[in-house]
Amino acid sequence: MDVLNGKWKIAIISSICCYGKRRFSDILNDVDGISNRMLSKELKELELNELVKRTILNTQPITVQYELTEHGNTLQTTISNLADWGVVHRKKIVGK
Amino acid sequence: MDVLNGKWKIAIISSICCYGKRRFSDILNDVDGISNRMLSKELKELELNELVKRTILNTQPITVQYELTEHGNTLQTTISNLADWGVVHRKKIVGK
DNA sequence: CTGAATCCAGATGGATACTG
DNA sequence: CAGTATCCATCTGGATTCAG
Repeated sequence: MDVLNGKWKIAIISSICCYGKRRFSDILNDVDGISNRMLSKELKELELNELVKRTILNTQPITVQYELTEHGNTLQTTISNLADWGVVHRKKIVGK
Repeated sequence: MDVLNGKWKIAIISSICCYGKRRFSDILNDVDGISNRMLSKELKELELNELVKRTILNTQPITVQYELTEHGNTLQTTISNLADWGVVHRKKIVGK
């Protein structure tokens, strides 16, 4: 069950969870290199997996807010572990 | 730094770490659906990242043994967390 | 602003056959 | 047994454009 496949899922989640609530274009800025096509697609998948909640705000122009669900928060620990490991790993492999 | 990309990395690591040492064809059996082509390729990547150690045994016919490196073992905790989370997740999403 | 649609190149991965 | 090579279908994801 790899819910975190796709090139950007982890970065997206990190961006959202770091700020609590985040608008579409904010995430687009946070995550370097992502296209709106991908952001849209992956957000939709995260929504399907109930990791992310989507709220439409009736502003003008319209904005959409994303935040982690409770369930999404349970991932945070695991993801940060993975991220930490990645940092150590990089040091070990690259810096030798 | 997604070292765990590819469709099978996690399953392969699980197989190896579960048994300690594992031969090529054993892993081929453990991991359901994988082809020798993929197994070979992903093992090579894991080896490059120093997660897995490869030892050629001078038996007849020749066999090759794979085991996790120390560094590979540091992943075990994180992976099993991820796996646990996956199980819970599946229950939550599928079984509602 | 949000996000869906189209187009398209390159990566991924399965089946199979072959070598040492 | 372990691994490589080839062929080929499918998937991924970037660029761009369009719509509400």
